[in-house]
Amino acid sequence: MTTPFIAHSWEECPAINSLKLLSGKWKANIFLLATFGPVRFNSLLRQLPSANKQSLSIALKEMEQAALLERIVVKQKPLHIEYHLTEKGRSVIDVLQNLENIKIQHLADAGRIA
Amino acid sequence: MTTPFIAHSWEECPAINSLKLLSGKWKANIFLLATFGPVRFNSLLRQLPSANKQSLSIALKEMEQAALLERIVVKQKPLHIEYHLTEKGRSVIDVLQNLENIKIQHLADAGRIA
DNA sequence: ACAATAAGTCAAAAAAAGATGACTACTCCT
DNA sequence: AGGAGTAGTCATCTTTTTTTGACTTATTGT
Repeated sequence: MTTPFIAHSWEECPAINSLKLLSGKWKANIFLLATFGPVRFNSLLRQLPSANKQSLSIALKEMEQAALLERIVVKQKPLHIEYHLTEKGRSVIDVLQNLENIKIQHLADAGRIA
Repeated sequence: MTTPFIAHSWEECPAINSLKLLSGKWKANIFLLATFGPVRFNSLLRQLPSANKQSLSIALKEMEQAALLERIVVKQKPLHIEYHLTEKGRSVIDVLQNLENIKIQHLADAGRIA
């Protein structure tokens, strides 16, 4: 028997909790940019023109607490802070990619039928 | 080269769109209950005591439009409507299960370190 | 000393999502 | 004809999320 997706006959399945890893308007974008290398606060702000400090700050903090990103203080010339993807973060991105693939796959299927 | 998770150097990655398949407070629960067989509107309301008609109605409609559920009118004695999981719906549930597994896996890792 | 950049915080306003309760339409049973 | 069950819709209110803009702290460059 496979791992149960949730405990049955009962409200509030574990998946709801897992989804918090991806919740909010900016996490997917932060993941995206982080796949190209460590990201920084002000740099994110510039790369996501319609995002705001507050929301990014909260998203980064949540992702750090969920161990998806690691916050690293780089003691160097200008002294800055980098957020690095963790292994767990990479796994979550894979999940995101799978979701994306399902969408694409089933678009193709629909096309074949029509 | 692997399928790019998003188009780079640019805001609003495709993943954000895919996440809409899972967005909202009740979809994960609907998925859950649907794995045990077709679900019905009033039955869901009873099984999810803190959910409300409006939200369930919207969630079901979105899931139907995304082809995750199929709405079937059962012409029989009491005449009712069933929502059946589609293949695509099952794939999305697998993704949810993967996310859940990542969480569990990394909880275990953290435990091993501590 | 002054201006600039990095990395934020905070309170308040606006927008989006969710909840409530009343109401509709159809069928079945008596 | 009246009552109950199924499957909803609709307008409104409340709660949660996001945005805005002003302010903070520390370091570097001139």
